[in-house]
Amino acid sequence: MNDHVHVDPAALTKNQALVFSALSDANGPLTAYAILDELRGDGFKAPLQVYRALEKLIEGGLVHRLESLNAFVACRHPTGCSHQWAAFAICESCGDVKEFSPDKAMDLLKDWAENDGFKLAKTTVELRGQCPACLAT
Amino acid sequence: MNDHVHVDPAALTKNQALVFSALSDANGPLTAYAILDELRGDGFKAPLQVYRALEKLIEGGLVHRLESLNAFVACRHPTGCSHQWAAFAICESCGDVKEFSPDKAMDLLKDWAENDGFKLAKTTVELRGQCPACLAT
DNA sequence: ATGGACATGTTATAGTATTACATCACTGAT
DNA sequence: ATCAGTGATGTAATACTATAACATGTCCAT
Ligand SMILES: [Zn+2]
Ligand SMILES: [Zn+2]
Ligand SMILES: [Zn+2]
Ligand SMILES: [Zn+2]
Repeated sequence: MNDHVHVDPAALTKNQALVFSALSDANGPLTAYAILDELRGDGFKAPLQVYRALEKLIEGGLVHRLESLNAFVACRHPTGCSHQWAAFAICESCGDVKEFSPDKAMDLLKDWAENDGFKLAKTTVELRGQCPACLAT
Repeated sequence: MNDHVHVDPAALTKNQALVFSALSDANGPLTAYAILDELRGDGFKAPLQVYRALEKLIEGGLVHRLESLNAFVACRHPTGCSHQWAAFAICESCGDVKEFSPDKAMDLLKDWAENDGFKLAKTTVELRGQCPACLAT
């Protein structure tokens, strides 16, 4: 079920480590070009350097892509979580993103797929709305 | 709960009707630029004509945006479905897209949001994998 | 040392979406 | 009839996101 293996961060290549570090330092999602700008001081010059690193980081379960933002975020989960079943709540006011694992809802989606004969590889679940902090203001 | 109101297709403007017709005639999702190419014979010349029409059609609940494809699809549901809670199964082999309404799973996501104090406006739920037809080959 | 696998560098290009500004059509009030 | 307000449209330019193509480098196993 969990066929994404968490990669030992120590095993990352130089570019992968730089991109992961940029995402980890950010307090929210970054676009690929924002990452590029962060890393120009480290010698990055072309978007492909970022996209190639992101591809590996996503494969390794260290980073998620947020489809509805065209942006990327470092996984905050402990090693071993099931990345292809993660979900995100995205605040449309402040941009804050919270990752969570709606296991029950995912099980129901898996059930739907099974009943339909659809071989499920991964899901994209992104909630849009307003976070508690923004609602409180 | 259902704050998206289905628009009377007869009330569409000329451009909106053309875009909706292009999407309805297609047997799957189309990108904005694919729609533009479809409609050049009808006088369309710029992407903005497509994007503006899509915006209204999505507001009216006649069209869905598929975030993980950067593409758009006509809603096949009967009038009155809850568009902000629709889900899609996308075949990565043939590109087929099936819309469905996983009400139970959505209820669980709504519950999660409520417990977290997150004011949920809409969800993006997109399943990726292989459809029954492609699995059969 | 040689070949293979993989990471990287660099340039160019493709694909997606929005900004800015001008114009037009309709409606309602004067 | 004129005018103002609203919303739709036309057009050009630009911004943003992602990949193709090809050259080079690095490391390890043979
Ligand atoms: Zn995660
Ligand atoms: Zn917020
Ligand atoms: Zn629908
Ligand atoms: Zn298929």
